[in-house]
Formats: sequence, C-alpha cells, structure tokens
Amino acid sequence: MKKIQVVVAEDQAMVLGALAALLETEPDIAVCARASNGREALTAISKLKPDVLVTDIEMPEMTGLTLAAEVRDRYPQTRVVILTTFARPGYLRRALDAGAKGYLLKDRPSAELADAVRRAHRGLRVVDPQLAAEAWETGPDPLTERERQILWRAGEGKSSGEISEELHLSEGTVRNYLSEAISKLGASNRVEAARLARSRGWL
Amino acid sequence: MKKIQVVVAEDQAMVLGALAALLETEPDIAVCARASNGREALTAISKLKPDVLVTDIEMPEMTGLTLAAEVRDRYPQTRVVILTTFARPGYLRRALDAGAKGYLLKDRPSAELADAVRRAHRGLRVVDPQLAAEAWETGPDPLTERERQILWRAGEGKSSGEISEELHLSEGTVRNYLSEAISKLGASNRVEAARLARSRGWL
DNA sequence: GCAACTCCATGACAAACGTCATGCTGCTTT
DNA sequence: AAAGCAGCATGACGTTTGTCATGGAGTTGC
Repeated sequence: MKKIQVVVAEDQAMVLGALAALLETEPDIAVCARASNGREALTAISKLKPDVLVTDIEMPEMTGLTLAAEVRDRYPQTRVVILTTFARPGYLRRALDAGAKGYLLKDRPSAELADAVRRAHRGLRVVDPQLAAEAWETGPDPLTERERQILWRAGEGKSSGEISEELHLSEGTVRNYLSEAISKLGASNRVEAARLARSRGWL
Repeated sequence: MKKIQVVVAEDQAMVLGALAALLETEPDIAVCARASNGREALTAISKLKPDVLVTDIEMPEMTGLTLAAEVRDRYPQTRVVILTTFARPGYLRRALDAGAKGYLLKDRPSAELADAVRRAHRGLRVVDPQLAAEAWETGPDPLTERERQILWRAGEGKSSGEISEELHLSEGTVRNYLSEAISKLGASNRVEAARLARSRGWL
C-alpha cells in the first residue's frame, strides 16, 4: 500500500510542525515536505509532485491563494486543500476560483484534516456547508480595484492626503472612492468600512 | 519514569489537536487534557493537577492571561507556558505579571515546545530573548484607562459621537482623549493609534 | 497646608473627512 | 450611431475629527 504524499505549507513554524505531527499519526498519510511560505511550497511540489498540498492562506512571499492557482496551472495532479483561520466568504470564493479542492477552517476538529486530505486525494470537494451558504448570501465583492487599493490604505491609518500622493490622485478623488466604498458596504465611516471588507475577505 | 502531565488550551480545534499530537510524540510528555477555552482548562486543572499548562492567549470565555493568573493563585504547582501568535510586549509583560513561566511564539520551531515544557516543569523561565528586549525598549503601556476604552471603540469604527453617548461624555472630551492617545503613541490619527496600541498588546 | 502631579472633563478653532453633483472615458447593447 | 452602463476623476459644501488652552478632583511628597 502506498501512502498519500502530502506537502504542508504554513508560516507559523510551531503550527507547521504540529500539523505535520498530526498527519504523521495517520497510517495512510506521509508528510513529504514542509514549507513556511508559498515559494518554498512551490519548490517542494516541483521536486516531489505530491498527491495533496495542505496550505494556509496568509503567508509571506506568496499567499496560499496565489499558490493554489500556480499549482492548478503547473501541477494539476496535486490537489489543494486550503487550511485557514478565516471564515471569509471572499477567501472561499477565491480559493475555489483558484482550483482548490478543499477549504477547511482551523476551528474544525483535528480529525477532519486527515479526512479532507483523503477526500481531496480522491478528487472530491471538501467545503464547510455553513461557510458555503454564508458565502452565497454575502454575494460577490462589490468593490472596484481602486476602491480596494484606497480602502486598504485607509484601514492602515493613512490620511486621504497621503493616499492621494501615493496613488497620484486628487485628495477629493480619494475621499470620493472612500465614500463609495462606505456606501457599498453599508458602513458609516472609513474605519468601519475597512473592518467589514477585511472580515469578508475582500481586502 | 513518570511522564510530565500537560494540559493544552487553544481555541482553534485543529491547532489544539495538532499541538497535542506534537507533544504526544515526546516519550517523556503526556497530554492529559485538552481545552478549547480558559474555563475548560481551569476545570481540567482542578481535577488533574497537571505539571504544566500550555495555553494560547486569545480565547473566548477566559483569556490565557486571566487563566494564568487564576492558576498561579489556585494551583501553584502547575507551571504555565503561554503559546501565542503575538509578539506583543504588553502581552509578555502581563503574562509574566500573571506568573507565567514561559512565553513562546507560534513562529518558533516546533521542537522548542517540548523543551519549553520540560524547562517550565523544572521551574525555569522560558522567554524569547529578542521579545524580552523589545518589551524592555517599548516600555510600559502609556495609556490611561479612559484612553484605552475610547481608543478601542474608535478602532472598531465608532464615531466620537457614538463613543461619547456610550460613555456619557461630551463629544469634545472623547476627541480630546483620542488626541492624547494619538500623541502618546506618536500616531497621526485614531486609526493608526489603534493599530499601534493593538500591535503592542495595549488594547 | 500647599505645591506638584496625574487623570478627567470641556469648548473653541483649524484640519481632515464624507457626500453630492458633475463630467470623462471605454465598453456593451440595441 | 446612439443609448446605456461601469469605472475613474474632480471640486464644492457641510460634518467629523484633531489640537490647544483651560479648569476641577484626587494623590503624593514635603
């Protein structure tokens, strides 16, 4: 019997090690490489051609979502399972667009990880039904590229003036985009708008 | 030979399971209970009187910092190791004030966890030297209680008007506290101030 | 007792913010 | 070709935010 070969990518070393230990307790699964960012994972995958990649989303160098898209394009035999803290509709949508087979939350019981790996390996989808429903209700990202750029910077604490310089716009224009974003999100100011957009995975 | 008895507390079930699996690979360590929040951990400790508690900070019901203080007061034979994502000076300071023996970051290699448990069990301190230095440089929390209350709400996206109603203050007063906080933190507006304070563990 | 100090509280004023009306692309749809 | 639409861009106008000067209440040190 051949074990399912898995690469795990996760930027918190302690969690990476722990997840690997968890998967190693399964008799039919082998962790053949560990990566602490997207680039490392891609290198490992190119060499080892594993059956499954388990990856976090928020990582330095290359996010798990970008990584998933790369893997789909270059190594389609490797199935991707996203493993993340964030129940953000926007993340789920982008993950599925990027060809991920699974989207698993870190709040789920640890027993589900091995199951998800097995199911993904067989080509099946693994998506939390509640999250999928929420993603459906929330609808797609209503922000335009400009609005996203500007709202992100506003959420960092930058003033309209600073943002306008950075993007070579007039200050009024920046305020206008923010106003649009605030209105689209049903917020009452830039801070709330940024928080909302972040919580839905749109920033 | 008797194994070191450990309770692990962590709100993300997947990570909890993974950390337990990681510790179980050590021949001299046994995970005798798992808890997904501070209250559960306290119950487990009261029954099992373990040697070491490994706990996250940000958890529902009761944070790891509060938990550490309770454990110090009621079960002093149990040593506490804080295990967290956040390299926040304010958290470290509060953890040590709460009698924690160790403060370990989730970006550290997973091999360090077992070491930290062993050292804590022997009554030794385990604190990342770099983080300790940073905590020293950053100095203590400069915010007053009022400033913290108000800055926290401002960071949530609330307007000065809303905050003033909530706390029964005049709007000008709220703006003034924010101005003070902004100045103390060297920020240039409320958003940046809130971000800074959060990143240092003062909110 | 009374400085000196810290925290709490306020209003006046200038600066930044949010909204609105408006116009300019480019790209479908008819 | 014309109409419709989405995104981009701007300035004017009223509102919110940030700063500053000022004062009261409680504590500490002498």
